[in-house]
Amino acid sequence: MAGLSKKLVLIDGNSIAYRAFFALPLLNNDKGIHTNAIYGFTTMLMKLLEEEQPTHLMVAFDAGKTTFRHKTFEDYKGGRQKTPPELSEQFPFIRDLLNAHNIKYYELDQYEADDIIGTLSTQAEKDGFDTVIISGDKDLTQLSSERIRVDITKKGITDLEQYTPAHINEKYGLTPDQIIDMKGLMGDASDNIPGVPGVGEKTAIKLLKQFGTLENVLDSIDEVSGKKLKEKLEENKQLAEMSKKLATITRTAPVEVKLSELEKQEANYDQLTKLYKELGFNSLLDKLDGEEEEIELKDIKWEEVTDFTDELPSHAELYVELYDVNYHTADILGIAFHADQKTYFISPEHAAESEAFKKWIEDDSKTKSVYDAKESIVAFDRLGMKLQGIDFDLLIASYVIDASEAADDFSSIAKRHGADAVPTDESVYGKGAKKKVPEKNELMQHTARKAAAIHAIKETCITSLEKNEQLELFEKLELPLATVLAEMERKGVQVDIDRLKDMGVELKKKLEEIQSDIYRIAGEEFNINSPKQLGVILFENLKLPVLKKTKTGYSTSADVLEKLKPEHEIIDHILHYRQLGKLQSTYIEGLLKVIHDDTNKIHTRYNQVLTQTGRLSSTDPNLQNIPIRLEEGRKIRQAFVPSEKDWVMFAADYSQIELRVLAHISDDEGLKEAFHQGMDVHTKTAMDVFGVSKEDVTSGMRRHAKAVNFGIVYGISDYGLSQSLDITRKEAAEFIKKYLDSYPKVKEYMDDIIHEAKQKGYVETLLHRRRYIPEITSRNFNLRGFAERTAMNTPIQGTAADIIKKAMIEMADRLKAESLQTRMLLQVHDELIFECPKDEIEKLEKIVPEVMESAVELSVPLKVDYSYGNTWYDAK
DNA sequence: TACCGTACGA
DNA sequence: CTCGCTCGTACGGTAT
Repeated sequence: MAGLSKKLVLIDGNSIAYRAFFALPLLNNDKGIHTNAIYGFTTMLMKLLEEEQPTHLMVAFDAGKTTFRHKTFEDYKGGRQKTPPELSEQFPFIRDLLNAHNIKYYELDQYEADDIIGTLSTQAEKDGFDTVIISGDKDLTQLSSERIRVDITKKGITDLEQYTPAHINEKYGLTPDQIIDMKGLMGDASDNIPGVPGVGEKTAIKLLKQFGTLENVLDSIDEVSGKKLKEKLEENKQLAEMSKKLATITRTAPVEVKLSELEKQEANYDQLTKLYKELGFNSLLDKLDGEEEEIELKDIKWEEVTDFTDELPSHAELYVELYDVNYHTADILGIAFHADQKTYFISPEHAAESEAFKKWIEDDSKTKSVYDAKESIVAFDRLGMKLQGIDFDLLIASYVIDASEAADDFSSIAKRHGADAVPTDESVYGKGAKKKVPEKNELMQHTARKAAAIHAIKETCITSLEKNEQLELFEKLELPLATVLAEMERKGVQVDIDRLKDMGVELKKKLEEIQSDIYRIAGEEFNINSPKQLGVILFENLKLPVLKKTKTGYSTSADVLEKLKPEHEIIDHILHYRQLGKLQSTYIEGLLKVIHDDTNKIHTRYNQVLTQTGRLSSTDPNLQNIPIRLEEGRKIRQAFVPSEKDWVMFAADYSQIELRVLAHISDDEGLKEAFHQGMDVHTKTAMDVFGVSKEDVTSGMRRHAKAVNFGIVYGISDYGLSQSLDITRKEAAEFIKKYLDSYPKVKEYMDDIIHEAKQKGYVETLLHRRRYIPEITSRNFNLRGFAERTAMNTPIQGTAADIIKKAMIEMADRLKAESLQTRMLLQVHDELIFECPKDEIEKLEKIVPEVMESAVELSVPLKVDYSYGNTWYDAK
């Protein structure tokens, strides 16, 4: 646009990354990637965007090792330290960062970033731009002119010194052009440019003030004062000329980028958010949220209805707005639905009073598209309506399409699929102590927007699902499962409060005893729950050997303490204290907190859209990690009881489902044989790996075999196995090799799946659940290793998850079809827990294994074990 | 309020 | 020679 000033910023990418790397401490994120250069680069970028407000922007990188300068001087940049691996691993992320910002970057074979910058800034000057160059390398100051400013990092990365021709004159008494002559005379140690020996900055400047250019100096050596200096100049004429040539930045590099292509674009906030999360840049994430809120949102049209005289639509997008994430207890604020290009709002009170509305909600021929079917079903159930006819769920669709995109709120999901007009809940309600319901118009507006957004996005999602062959997974598995889960959650599981409280009292007594024992042995009182204080007692006062350290100090984890047991009598007491403390705080006090007073029931929430493998997770409380391994903890299960008199708890679990899935996927004869013959798979593995007969398998051999089996499922590494069996890495590696030799097709599977992940970028489960694994091509050892294990594990764990989900849907149908009173209550990854009247036990013993075992057909049989009893504890 | 270390489950 | 086996949730302590 003519008349408006254009401002170009050019960044010397390598130089800034180096500066950031050395200026900041070596930060780590949770995946073990170093992030200090990325972080520094980002903060520099943010500051720059804010302060300079560029209209055009580009980052230049150095290409490869050799440049045209090496033809002039082989040793150019010789003697330089190799780039530390901790830095080079960060470069790909810096490029990701620039991509997310929609900032162009460029590198050119045989040229350095300097030359790209020199060429572009010269062009820009002709085209009427103002240009700012950012670098850590003072060489660049030679480019300075009336319209080109060169900013050089001073200390740190955001403290810049601005080099204009005036500043250069003030500082050196030279013009920008003379900077090259200066380098020619004095050289540059960091680039290994020789210069004239014995000539430093002072002498160079003096000479240039007198003669103007290097050439003039060399032509007029006679006039130079000082005998020694004359000699040096005379002897090193050629060296000086070559040095000048090396230091000269070319302004005519064959750069193919046009300035018009460098126009500053809006950042891709979704990508940025994802990247910042991955890197653990939480402070920057907060800033991002701030920026996003500034986007103006168009008001949408909606009207409030209080009663229904007109007929309700045959299809609508429906949304229920709640005040809290826990939909079992949250206030229901309002309901919106979108139909025939209009959006309506209805208050929960009016909804509950309207017979017509209730009829419509419950009519399964009137289809509804929702966001979070499970939440909606529960909310309507609380209003006394049975929501039916759900044909689409935005949250679940989004999860099925890509589970890695964090499903935190409606706004971000809508935006990801192209509907950017929904503000975040946080911006409408506020957060923390300031959270409150907004005035009614704003509330109605917000609720209506969501219903309208579902409508806007639905088709795109369906198209994606179809394209990925996931429509069946979505419609036939996840969507019906939401209803099943809603029923399970809503029913809840009964808890024997008195039993729990009694256990609490007993635990408290024991804890006090152990505590005083520990204080007595330690000779002082301290907080046993504080790893820091405990560390001081164990490793400083008692001088126990330090076997492992954490980021913050000594490790006092169970596996460390286990090894310290023989060293001191206090260890046993601490382990016991930890064990009981965990029971008390998490399982006694924690569970008591979430029991609903009126019913004595617990209503967990299953998160259906969280795990990357397709499993469910459970919160508030987590009922998928109730103790079982140790008897003392297992007793907690005695508090989980049937909710009706004379009923029992009935539990059924898949036996070795993951190994069976592995046997199926890999099609390994040896492994399949174990299951076809109904053998104990770990014993069979021990026989195959150690080459012994069944009778000769010792318990030690079986234990090792079992650990290898688990390891294989998890995506094994010799280190991991060595840890779990407490053997050396070498021994572990030998086990793994023996295992893979015994089951060659398992090895083939492991190799193939990694290859496939590299090819396609994702892996799949039996029912087409996908997990994208971009890190599989990473040059970073850590990331790639992690990705490879993910590729191996996800199809196994995910297929097992698919299977039990399918079984749950069929189980719910079957119970209904047979008009049984039995209720499915809980799912714990490979087991289902029911409560049932005693006279239905016999039927369940037949139906449950039948349904679960036939959920899918694999090349090995599925096997289900079951039992029942008066409490969950007794159903073992 | 957010993170860390620890510990529970499959 | 890196540095480490899958997926989760919840607690108390501690730093901010």
